[in-house]
Amino acid sequence: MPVTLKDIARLAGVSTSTVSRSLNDSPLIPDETRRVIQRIAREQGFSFNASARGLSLGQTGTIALIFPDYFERFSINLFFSSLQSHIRNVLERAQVDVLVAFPRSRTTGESNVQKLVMARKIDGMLVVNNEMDRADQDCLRAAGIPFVFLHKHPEDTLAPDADYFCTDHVAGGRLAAQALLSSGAGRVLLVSAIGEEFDARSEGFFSAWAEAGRSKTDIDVVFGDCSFEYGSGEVARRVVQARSFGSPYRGVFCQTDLMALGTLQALGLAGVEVPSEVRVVGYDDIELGKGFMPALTTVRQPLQEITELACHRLLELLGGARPAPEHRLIRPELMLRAT
Amino acid sequence: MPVTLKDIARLAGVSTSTVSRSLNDSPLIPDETRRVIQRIAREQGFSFNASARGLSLGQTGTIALIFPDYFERFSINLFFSSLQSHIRNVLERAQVDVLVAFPRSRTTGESNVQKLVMARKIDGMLVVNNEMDRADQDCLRAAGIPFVFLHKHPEDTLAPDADYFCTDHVAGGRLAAQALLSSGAGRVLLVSAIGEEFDARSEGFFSAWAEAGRSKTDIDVVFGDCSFEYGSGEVARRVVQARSFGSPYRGVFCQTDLMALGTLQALGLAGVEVPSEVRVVGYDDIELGKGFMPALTTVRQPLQEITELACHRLLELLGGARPAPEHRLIRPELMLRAT
DNA sequence: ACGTGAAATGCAAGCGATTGCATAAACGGA
DNA sequence: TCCGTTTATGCAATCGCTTGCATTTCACGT
Repeated sequence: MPVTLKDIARLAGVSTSTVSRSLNDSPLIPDETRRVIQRIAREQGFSFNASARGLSLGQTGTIALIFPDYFERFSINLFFSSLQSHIRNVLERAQVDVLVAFPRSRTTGESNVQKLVMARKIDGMLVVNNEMDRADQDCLRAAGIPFVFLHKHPEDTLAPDADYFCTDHVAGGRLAAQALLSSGAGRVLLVSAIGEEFDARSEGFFSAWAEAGRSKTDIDVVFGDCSFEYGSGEVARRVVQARSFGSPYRGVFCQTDLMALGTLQALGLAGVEVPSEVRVVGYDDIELGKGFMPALTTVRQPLQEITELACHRLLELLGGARPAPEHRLIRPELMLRAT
Repeated sequence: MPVTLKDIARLAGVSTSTVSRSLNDSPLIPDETRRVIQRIAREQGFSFNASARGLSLGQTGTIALIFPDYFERFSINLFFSSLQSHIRNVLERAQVDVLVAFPRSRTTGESNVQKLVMARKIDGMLVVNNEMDRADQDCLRAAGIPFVFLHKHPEDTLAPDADYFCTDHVAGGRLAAQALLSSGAGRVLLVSAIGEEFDARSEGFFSAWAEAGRSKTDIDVVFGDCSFEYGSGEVARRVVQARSFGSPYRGVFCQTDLMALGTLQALGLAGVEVPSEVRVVGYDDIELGKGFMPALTTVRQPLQEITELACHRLLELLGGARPAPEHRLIRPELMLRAT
């Protein structure tokens, strides 16, 4: 039988109001009483019943973490699990529990967002690398449930009044360009992918390139699928072919580490020297890149910073603050390693 | 303002009891009434308030997913995120939400398990690759909250009366041995790691080896840290050295794919031919292994099966069933690829 | 000694559902 | 026509906690 407020009240010979106030550190209760009651509660192993408290208070102490539908796609995977760890680390300190959910049901297609909101199962929402349709957003707003986008480029059309915390991908693209520019003249291959964040990286790359006085015609662009295989297959093939046709690439910027690592491996086996013949720069800074041979030069996404900012903002909002919405782009860092 | 039972009742001109019964498909309500009320509820966008329902029913429609503390260690990472996806897929169908938590607070060291249980925030618990101390288990049992271990070898001493669903690592070790045995005579290197599951794999390997009439003296054992680097460093070095000293290994069984891939890469660069000179077998079947060059032969952990079994068992328990506890070992599968 | 304000505590009404029990309506049989 | 069932519905208590307001107690100033 779980211990309730009433039990503690009986044991302490006071009313449940007093117990409630004591355990909630209300200033109405004198210290002495509070101490006694807290001791009794501790001895009895009392915990608040979350449902009861939720019902009474209108909040649950839980937030939802919405991951993209393609969460389990490997390339994104290795990325999001560390994101999740960071998030839980921050929120745990604030005593907030984390519910994970897909944006919509895999089977019925119903919106999980709306379901959670309508059931008042959560107080807030952290949306990772995902958009949210109008209906979902309206639902959240109508219910007054705060939400923060994280690791998602703000698209002004969709939710200009929401908070966004994202890597500054334009800056990231510039960093990659700088890494390649330093290796001197020559053509480079830019391996992008589908998505606004990739466009932003390309944009940064192009502009830094132009600012260095280099011609855009030196840049070839292809669009990959973010996989290791695309790197070891298509990308490496192009590099090798270009070399044998006498117009070698001096650098490759793969917009995900996985593609970069694939490229690296295939080039290694094909006998193409990295970085002396061609430099390779990745993006993300996944763990694996450090241990790879040669160690991958890459643009580190400031995951920890992003999650901390997003979580703190969400906590602020949960606390009732209504600050002006923020579209914060956090500068990534160039991890200059062997390639 | 959220819509409540009372609102629907007023609109329909009936009592809240009738509405509650209608929406819960009670047989007490005639079909016609039920339909009308359900329609109204739908029109009004009604949802049950989870807290109220939880308080009244004594259950929350949420389970906790407990991941190990070392969750974010990369080697485990790529593994657990797909686990999580599978779990959510299964539970979503049963309308059960998933709360993720570390077994204990990173900062205070308090048991999150106990906290969740005492607060009655969850109805059940799925424990991934983790032990649970006596106190936690006692707490769960006292509260009558069912829990299932998954992807964890049952240790009879700890919770013989709990359910376990785990890869049959002994069988996995045997599969690896078979893959290596087929390449004929010669010494092999067994790269293990710390943990009972690794011991089980070794055990299986040894016994299959012996059954094939081969001598145990052909097997060298080392203990790695499951990382790519350990493979590309220590393991590859040993293989190359052994070769140059005239007693080459004919096979390597790395008990995690990451170590195997590291090994593969370093051997590739060192010019050791795989599989003609030496075979390499991994364990886990991570996505990356398929795309690697050459594609890694490995033992696939039946993650999907494991999670489905565990989830279904938990759902059963949540439903009130009290079947005999099960220690189920699921047979892994040999993924015979290039190495 | 008494009125007054502050401090401590309790009462009881919610919060939004569920559900045992009571009641009302409808129906069928004699 | 009347009674006993069956069927449909409602009343009100309950789940555990919070909190506005009322009440009690006490110290203090006059």
